[in-house]
Amino acid sequence: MGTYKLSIMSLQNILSQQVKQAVLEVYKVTLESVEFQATRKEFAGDITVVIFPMLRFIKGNPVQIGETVGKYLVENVNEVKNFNVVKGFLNIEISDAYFLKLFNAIKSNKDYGFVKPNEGDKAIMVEYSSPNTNKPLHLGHIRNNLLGYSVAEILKASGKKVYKTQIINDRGIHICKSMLAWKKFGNGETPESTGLKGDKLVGNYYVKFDKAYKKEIQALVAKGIKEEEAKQNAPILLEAQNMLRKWESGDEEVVSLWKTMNSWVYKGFNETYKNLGVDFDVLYYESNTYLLGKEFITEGLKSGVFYKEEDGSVWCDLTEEGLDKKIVLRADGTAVYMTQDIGTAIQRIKDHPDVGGMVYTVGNEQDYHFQVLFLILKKLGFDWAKHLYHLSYGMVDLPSGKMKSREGTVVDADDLINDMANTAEEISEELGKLDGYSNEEKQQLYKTIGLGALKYYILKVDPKKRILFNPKDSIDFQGNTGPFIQYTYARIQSILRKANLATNLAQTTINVNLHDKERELIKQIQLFPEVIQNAADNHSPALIANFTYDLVKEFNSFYQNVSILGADNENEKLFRVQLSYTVAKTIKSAFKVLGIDVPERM
RNA sequence: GGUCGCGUAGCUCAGCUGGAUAGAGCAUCUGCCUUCUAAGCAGACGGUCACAGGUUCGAAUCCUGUCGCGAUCACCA
Repeated sequence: MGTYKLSIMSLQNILSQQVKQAVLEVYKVTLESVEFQATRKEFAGDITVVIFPMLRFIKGNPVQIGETVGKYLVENVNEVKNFNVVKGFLNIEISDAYFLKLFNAIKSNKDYGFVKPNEGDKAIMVEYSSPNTNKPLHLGHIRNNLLGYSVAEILKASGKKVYKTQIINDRGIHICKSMLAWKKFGNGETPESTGLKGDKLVGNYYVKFDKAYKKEIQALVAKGIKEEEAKQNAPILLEAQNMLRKWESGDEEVVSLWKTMNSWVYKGFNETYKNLGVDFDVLYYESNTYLLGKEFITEGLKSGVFYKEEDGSVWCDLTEEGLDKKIVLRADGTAVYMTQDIGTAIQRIKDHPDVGGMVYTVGNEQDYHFQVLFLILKKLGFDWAKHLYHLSYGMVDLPSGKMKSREGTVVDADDLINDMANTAEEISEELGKLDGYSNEEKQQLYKTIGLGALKYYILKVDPKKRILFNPKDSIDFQGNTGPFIQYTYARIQSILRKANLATNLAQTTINVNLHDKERELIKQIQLFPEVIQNAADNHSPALIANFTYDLVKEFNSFYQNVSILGADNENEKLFRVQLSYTVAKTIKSAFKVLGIDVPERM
């Protein structure tokens, strides 16, 4: 059972050897490996040896084998206090002394769970966000940003050097649509003149374009033109396409407007990123990269990775790999999406020679694209191509279906962040525990809690699963939620303030008879380093969230059932305070890689 | 139609590199604030793990097929 085997690493090594030794001595059989798992709660014990796999090598009754091995362990291993056998499961009880030793080591390790990168190790570049610049960020982007940011932080914590990046889709027909609508209907509006965030302003014109476009289509259809044709020939669309051509040829007026409107958008985006608490180390702009890749197409043609059709278009035949043929250059010699992505990938490695792999945080609608991209880069012979990973995540859908910017059916990122903070404020006011906090401190706290709820809500689910978001059912603040975990952290801080820990944190605690809840807590905390590595390997913040929730649940049970400051003696009290401190430290570290802050009070 | 992903309690999700009686939260119901923060704790209720086969000592987990949902299969990005 359980995601993580209870692997008190050194202990598991010892037990593994001793179990093998026992089997060798008694049954004259050499085992290759021993299977461990965490002991289920309803049985006594801390770690369990599964006997069944041994039956392949030892003829006998699993219960008897368990008894024999158990006895041997109690006699030969200091750390083993007791054992019991249920069916084919040998449950082993570990001595308190061992857990205390373990605890003291964890307690004094400031960066517990985090690994420092080795000099000379290859770095990983993590791409996320990568928005179009014609509209504001919405809930879909939030999932992307939170996932990308968190995976980057998890990789860092696991010992990798990481660059966070994005490719900003700042050119193309979409931004021309906003530009054209602004020119036609904008009357010179600016973010300053309207008081609107720049990305919102530009987004409004994208919607206005779409409305005008649809009206024109209707008018054409009314004149008897087929809808297909009307869609292609609506004057405003032709005008936008013309604008794109002008942009590509460097038309001064168009380029200038493009720069202006994009700069509005960037200002707005940066505000949203700041509110979300995400950041980037390197930025790439599509306007700088969309022509890259062509020269590699030429090289690929020479080496036979690509071939040319009669009309001059260039293709990659991936049928042998079970995929289709993919175009990499149009007949007129212009670049497609794939061309650009090939070029950008290569450029990134050129710019950052220490990078040995990349993670692309992009929705699962592009699964096929990335499968093809990675395959082509491999065929082109880049050795880093085998370390490319598409962090594919499910769409965030509404009960009404897909979010569509043009139709205004999106959950706006800024609005949602504000709503969450407002909800946090309402709840906090009601509970009234913030006496002595200044208004500013309160506002900061509401933001922390609101964002905590939002981020945890998104990150706790497996990335590849799609999320159905119902704006009417607001995100919870109770149960398996961010605020629940933050609350536990704040509770511990309250205890630490009262306990005056600073003076005796360093003191080593020994000679404590562990309460069951205390032992369970140490067992859970000791999983953290392994969870970080596992989350990094699987690119899954959800694993961190689940671990943290389990830890917090365990702590709350301890807190409610065992008096910490009212312990029977000073030694016990000191241990419980130190244990609480260590739990808080672990919560904070876990939430740090999720990008969630923890409050001192709430 | 081909390919990929998903399908676990009324709802939202864990568990999926095979192991004990499938776990949480929300909702519903019962207790617990004169004692460290009740955004909490203790408990009750709730399941043919989509369905059908197979692999084996053992399958929610692996394999095959069926059904349902989603995505994708552009000289769009």
